[in-house]
Amino acid sequence: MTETARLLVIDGHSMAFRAFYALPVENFSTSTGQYTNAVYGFTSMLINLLRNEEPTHLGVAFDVSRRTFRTDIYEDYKGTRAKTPEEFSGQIGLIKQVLDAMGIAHAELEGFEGDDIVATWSAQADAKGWENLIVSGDRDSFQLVDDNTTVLYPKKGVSELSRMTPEAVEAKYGVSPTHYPELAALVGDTSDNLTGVPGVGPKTAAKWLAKYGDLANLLDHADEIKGKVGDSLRAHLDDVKRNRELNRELTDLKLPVDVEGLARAEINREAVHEVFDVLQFRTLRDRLFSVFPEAGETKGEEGFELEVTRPEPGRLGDWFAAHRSDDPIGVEATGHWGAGTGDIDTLAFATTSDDAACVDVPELTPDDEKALAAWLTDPQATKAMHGAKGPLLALWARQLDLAGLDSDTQLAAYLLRPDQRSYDLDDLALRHLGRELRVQDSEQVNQETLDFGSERQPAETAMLRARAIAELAGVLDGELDDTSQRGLLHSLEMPLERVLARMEQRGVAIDMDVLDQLRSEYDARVQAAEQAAFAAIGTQINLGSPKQLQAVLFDQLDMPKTKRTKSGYTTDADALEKLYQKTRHPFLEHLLAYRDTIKLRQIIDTLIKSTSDDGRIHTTYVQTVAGTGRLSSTDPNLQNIPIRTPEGRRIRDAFVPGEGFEGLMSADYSQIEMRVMAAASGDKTLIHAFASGADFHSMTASHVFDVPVEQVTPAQRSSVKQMNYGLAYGLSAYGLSSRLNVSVPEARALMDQYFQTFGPVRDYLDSLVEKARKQGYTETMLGRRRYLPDLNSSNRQRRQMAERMALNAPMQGTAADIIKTAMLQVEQELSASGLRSRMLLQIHDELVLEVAAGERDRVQQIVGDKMKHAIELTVPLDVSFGYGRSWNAAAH
DNA sequence: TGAGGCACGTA
DNA sequence: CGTACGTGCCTCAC
Repeated sequence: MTETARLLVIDGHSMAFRAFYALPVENFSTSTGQYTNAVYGFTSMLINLLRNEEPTHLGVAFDVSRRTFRTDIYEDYKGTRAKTPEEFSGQIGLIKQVLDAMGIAHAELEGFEGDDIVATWSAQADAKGWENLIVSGDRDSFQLVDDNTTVLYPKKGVSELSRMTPEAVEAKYGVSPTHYPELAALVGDTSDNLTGVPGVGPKTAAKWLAKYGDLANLLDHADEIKGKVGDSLRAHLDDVKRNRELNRELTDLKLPVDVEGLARAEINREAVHEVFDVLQFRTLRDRLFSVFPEAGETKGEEGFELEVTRPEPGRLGDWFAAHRSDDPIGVEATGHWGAGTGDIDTLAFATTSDDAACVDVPELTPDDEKALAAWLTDPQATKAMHGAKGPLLALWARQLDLAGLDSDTQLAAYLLRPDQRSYDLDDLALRHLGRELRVQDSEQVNQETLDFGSERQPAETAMLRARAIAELAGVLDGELDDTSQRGLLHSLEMPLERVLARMEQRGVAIDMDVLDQLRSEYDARVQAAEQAAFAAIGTQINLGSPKQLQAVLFDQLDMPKTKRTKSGYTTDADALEKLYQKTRHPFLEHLLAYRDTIKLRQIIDTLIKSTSDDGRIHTTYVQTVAGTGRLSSTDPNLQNIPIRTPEGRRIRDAFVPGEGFEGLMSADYSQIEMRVMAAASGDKTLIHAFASGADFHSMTASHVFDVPVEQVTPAQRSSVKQMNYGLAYGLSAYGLSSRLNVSVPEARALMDQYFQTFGPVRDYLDSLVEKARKQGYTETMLGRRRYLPDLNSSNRQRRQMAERMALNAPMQGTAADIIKTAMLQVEQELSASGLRSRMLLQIHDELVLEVAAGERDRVQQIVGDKMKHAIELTVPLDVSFGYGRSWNAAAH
């Protein structure tokens, strides 16, 4: 090595603490309740240091416990330190995880403090003549400063650091770094509970040291010092000596890793993703990878060696013929898709034995197009894709179809880890194949055969991806086998993918006149409500700004404070309603009206914008986002169209049957999750309540309150209804009380009474959490898993969150399994029966179908049959139907 | 420009 | 201090 080594050492605890106090803890927490401000600040600082200082060697030192050799000497050492804040605990562990992922060494040693480790490493570096940077928020580290050693000391927060060189120390304290600890011994340190010489500050101490040269000489001549401070010094000689003993940092510890071992290692990209996923750091991830671009792509891992063919015009069929095998061929499409359609630019194919080919679909000769169509629809020619729904829509738009799809690696990866943020192919290749998505050796790519002109880069990438897909398909299938989820992929999710593509392609017809009418109506109402609100407070503010609202409500109008949010006080509808009850201020009334109408207008605007030229809205269903197994709908989301209020429901008037169809049919499961719960718990009373077919909430209320069904009061029914719904969410007594507007003890009493009646339900719910804790995952009836590592978290908030998820996931997930199964059968049966009616939408427990004239009864028969018997439970599944000229009219 | 916070719609 | 989602707007930092 010709360049000088450059060591960077960080005092982990002191910097983590600085970060903790520099960033408001309430602004940094994950959705599971783990605080991350210290981790965030620390990591952010680390990234800056790596970028700015470019160390060749890097280590972080931590404390182990409060007890050290210093407390043995002086038991009150650091005795005045307050207890570590609860929000801080756990963050050190997370910081270590970040360090591990980044390949940064860290060390700790029982009986010693982090600064001793720092000092030891620093001394080792000094001995080798290395350049040395120390990052510490502890001024004791100044004693280590010399010409080769600089301390970076936090100036403000953790982002601005002062460079403490010998000159800087001298300028600031009037002593050289070697004498700094002597000065500190004289002055004392309240944070370490070290009493100094009363009346002596840094100025006096520096003056003395300048005069006597060093501390030893000063103490020898203590009797020469005149005045009160002299008396004071003489009275505290022992304290000073003790201080000096304690603030001397040890430089000769036996450490598990010496400075040579601190050489920078590679960043483990996959591990960084994992840790940052848990921490929900997005910006930091990007910042990190922008500092280490190579960490995002190459280094270390193996890539792929491709044998690339660019089939001659007219010879595409030959390539397919030459590559028939039992293993599926990986297929990667480029192009664009969405809103139920799309187009394909290129298709890349690859085998697990590294043969790859790529074609520009729009440029194909008629012969090749034929060969492609034949291969794509050949069920014997098996394929694997990664997220096939979009490409499938694009193929359909070209009158091409697809058969023999053997695996979808995106769906497979989702089933294996449904809580992942994304299923990027590069990450999967790394995680499951241990390979980077790159060409292993550039000379393997034959330039002559790879003549794609400007298209070369994307084509190469596409083939690499196809290659990875081909191999991943087998690996993921194996993992699904191991977890008994193979059937879920092949018999549920993959067939469903095709059904969803059909539903997206069909779209749902929109009556634009209805939307236009509603828009102008709501526009006027929004204006009116806005003006009325302004008049009530005498100023014009932005009603959509919570910040401005808070200023008006709590400062200007001095209303009672509402529940806290991260940055102030909530102005949500509930809180405003309560404020209105208290103050009767007209502003609130108008504000609420404004909120209601602007929300509706906004939804209407979105729907208008999303309507395609064919007069229909083609949503996109996402099959891989919900941790529980549910679908989601985007662009636009058709799973949250208003229904609760009469005003909102009017939007559903705009969803109509299209040309050639007579009406919309809505079919929805009633209380499906509670039926799942009843069946799974085996609670006889509950099962009977469902089997009887009577009003479920009244029935359960009659059992809970031990009165005949006819005598159940509306209040009793309503509170038990809340209870029924809350059960599957892990409702607490506190939550129930606030929903029922009763005291917590009353709510608790109701819960007790409920569980007394439905004991097996409680046992079942408890068993769900218990089983999940033991196994590490929950399971639906079809074996769909959800992993919940937080069930064993030491953080109470996180753990309880995970417990509620464990409670809910099996029920919500089983309900999702059931309706997905039903959708497959409905689609299959409608088409087998030769009916024109078709399924358009899924809203978690509801299906919406477009029904052709004369088919209503048969459709209802089929849909009812398939939905009710998608899965056999000990409780009947009940489906209710509605039919009409609009989605609203089809309400039931 | 983009991410996070807030508010709010659905099951 | 009940689960699961997606969207639009505002705000603030870059």
